[in-house]
Amino acid sequence: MGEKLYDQIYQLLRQIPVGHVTTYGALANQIGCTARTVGFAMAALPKGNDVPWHRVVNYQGRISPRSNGHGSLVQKKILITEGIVFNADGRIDLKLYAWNFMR
DNA sequence: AGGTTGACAAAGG
DNA sequence: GCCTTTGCCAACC
Repeated sequence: MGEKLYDQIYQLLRQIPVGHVTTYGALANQIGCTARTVGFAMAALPKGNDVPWHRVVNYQGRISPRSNGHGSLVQKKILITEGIVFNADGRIDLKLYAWNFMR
């Protein structure tokens, strides 16, 4: 099978329940690739997908600016809807919301 | 086959 | 806390 790298990333993403997030590095570590690759997979994500891409933030707990532009604002809005609280700096506390894949 | 680009991470200033 | 540099790896030209 050669289902690819990207599908593995999407699979893991679907495991994350509402109210939790993960980082690019954590995903990369689980799959065995690098954070850059995960970011690339997000960019390659098609539109009508069932993947909760909005639950992925960078290691600072901050939403990475996309090349697309305003998309990051949309992501923040969705996260707030799901119950995630942002600090004054526009960051979230990973200690509270980070999802642990190894169980 | 080589060089550039990215929704990154880690370390340093 | 902000910005810069370095390392990383896959996709694209």
